[in-house]
Amino acid sequence: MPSDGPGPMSIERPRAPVKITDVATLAGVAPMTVSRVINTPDRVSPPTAAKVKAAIDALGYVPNLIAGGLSSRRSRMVAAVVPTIAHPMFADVVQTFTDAMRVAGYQVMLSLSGYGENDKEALLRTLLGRRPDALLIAGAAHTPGAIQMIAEAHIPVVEIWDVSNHPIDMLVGFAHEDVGQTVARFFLDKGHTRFATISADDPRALQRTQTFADAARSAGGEVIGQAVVKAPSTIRAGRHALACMMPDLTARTALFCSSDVLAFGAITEARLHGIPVPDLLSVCGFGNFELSAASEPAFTTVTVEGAEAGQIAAGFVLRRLTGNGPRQDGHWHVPFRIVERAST
Amino acid sequence: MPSDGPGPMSIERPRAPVKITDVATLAGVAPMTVSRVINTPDRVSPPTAAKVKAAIDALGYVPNLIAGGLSSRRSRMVAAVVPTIAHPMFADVVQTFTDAMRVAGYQVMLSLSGYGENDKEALLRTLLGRRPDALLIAGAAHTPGAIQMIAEAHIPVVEIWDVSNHPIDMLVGFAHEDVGQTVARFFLDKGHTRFATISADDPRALQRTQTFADAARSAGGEVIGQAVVKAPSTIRAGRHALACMMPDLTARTALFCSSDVLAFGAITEARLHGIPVPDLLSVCGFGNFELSAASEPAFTTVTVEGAEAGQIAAGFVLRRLTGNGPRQDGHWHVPFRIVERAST
DNA sequence: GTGAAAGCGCTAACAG
DNA sequence: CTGTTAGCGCTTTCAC
Repeated sequence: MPSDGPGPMSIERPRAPVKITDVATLAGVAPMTVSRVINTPDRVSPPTAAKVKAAIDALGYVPNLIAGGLSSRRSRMVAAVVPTIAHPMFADVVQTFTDAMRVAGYQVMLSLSGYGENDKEALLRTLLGRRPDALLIAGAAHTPGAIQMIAEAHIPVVEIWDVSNHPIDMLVGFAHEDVGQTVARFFLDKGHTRFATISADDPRALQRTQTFADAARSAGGEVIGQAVVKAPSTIRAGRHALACMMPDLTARTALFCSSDVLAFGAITEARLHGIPVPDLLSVCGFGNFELSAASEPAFTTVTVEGAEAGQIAAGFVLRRLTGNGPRQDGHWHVPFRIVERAST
Repeated sequence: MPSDGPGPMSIERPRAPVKITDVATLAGVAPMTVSRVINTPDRVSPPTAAKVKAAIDALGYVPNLIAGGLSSRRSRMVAAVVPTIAHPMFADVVQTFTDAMRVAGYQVMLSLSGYGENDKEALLRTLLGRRPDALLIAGAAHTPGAIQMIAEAHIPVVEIWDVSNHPIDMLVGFAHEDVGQTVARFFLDKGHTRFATISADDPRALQRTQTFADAARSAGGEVIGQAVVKAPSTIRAGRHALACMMPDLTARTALFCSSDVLAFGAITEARLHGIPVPDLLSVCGFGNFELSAASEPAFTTVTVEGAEAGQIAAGFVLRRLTGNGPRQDGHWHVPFRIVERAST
């Protein structure tokens, strides 16, 4: 029976969290042995381990990872920063990344930065203050201050979502320009000559739609309208943007939206006004949200393998963390492709 | 000029993270003074503070919150566990809660538990191992082991989403039964006599739809079908469920879906098959997702004030954390109401 | 207003 | 395989 509570007047049950020494005392071993049972069970004899495990259960011991982290200088935690998890690609990346890291014994600390870059530096400071073993961060446009802070943390960093020319460290993303060009090519091959875009005002979305418009123009196409709405994208914004474009919808037009949410709004509005899709208006979205596949009509979109990206990112991080493999480049272009449906 | 790097061969720039003693040395003060400048600036004379701040900036010092937490026994971090953030109510709660806590100097560590209760205990263990100062957790159905672990952490706990009869500590939620009854009442008042439900198979969703059906029956109504689909809800599942119900849709029917996503699917399928909404089929969803307001036709739904819930939860936690106010009950019923639109 | 000493709970490193 | 010693980087406590 454990003599619980070293406190001066330990009459009640121990309210202080039980610590490793309590477990050690109860099990009749040294604290270090308890630590080994938890972290490196192979290095403890089965009988000893059994005793210790019994003590752990009896006391309901929850190891203080804070103390362990301070001592070992490894927090067994990685920080992840994404603007939103509402976007399926981010959701997939984060989910897959989290799962893969968990299997390897790491916990992911998720932070949503939103689309404003205002206090991202402050966020990073608190995050890095907890000494994560690695950092997963979306977007490649960081302030100089942020970049310096990250660099000085001396931890593996994976930037996702964007392909940057000056990655801080490792990179898992795709070139948003390529998306625009690919979609333009797709429409051009179908004989389209009139084009339009609806885009959120975040840099990546703009890049996708801008490159689309440029590619369409250089192929001799006409761009009849480019609506820009405030991020985050909403159905409503898509509807409104299409409503504004309506007067120009006098001939067969190919519309590229920076998000499936906008595309759905556009299609909804078109249907309401009797604009035939895809005959008069062909629509391609981006993201392959469930909406694109399950709404009626289902619409064409660009799908990005978020799950694969998360897997790759976790692999990069773990390789660095466990020191296996050479410190290779750690760059990966996430595949994307057009999923053709009834709207084109 | 700082003599950086206490290492044996400090020829390169200091790769080791700068620590409080480095700052103290550069500023010509004791480490304790640096600590005060960071945590309790009022207790330091302005000139000293200025010197220290300069040193902090010069070295790019990022305080080690791990060490600070170990020492002070306060991590300045609270853990939040929700099944998903895909649901707008959870998203709102988390967002508002996070913002409110941030203002008070706390960081929120977000974990997604998913809908499976399989490894929630393991998740809790790692979470609590980091010694959060408080815990926000969705759902009130916890395993005994989980409840014990949480209780032994001796930290403020807020359960959200559910109203439980045996709250661990504080509670911000609503009775899902009430929702079902309210929606039933709403339909009954409109003269409906035939009812149906489509529900995800998570306990709360089932509770909402089940109570709806019960209330409808006890008022003399007929329940012609109750579809249950696997969580998480999808548009597709809603469509499929409605398709299966179609043979029974021979007379005016009121359908309650456990999620707007399902409701949207049902309405989409109905439209496809020429079933007039709301004339033959009246539909009410749950959640007030943007989809419900911006799709065409917009549909009636139940809205829950997630943002308010997050605010209240943060208030509860902070009151406990800062010791202000009495250790009062800390229970709050989140308001919900029906938003009537074109589908009913 | 500032500093010195002690220690938070754990693990690295070394002994045995 | 197990134990001992020292210390992670910070804050508490107490002294000045």
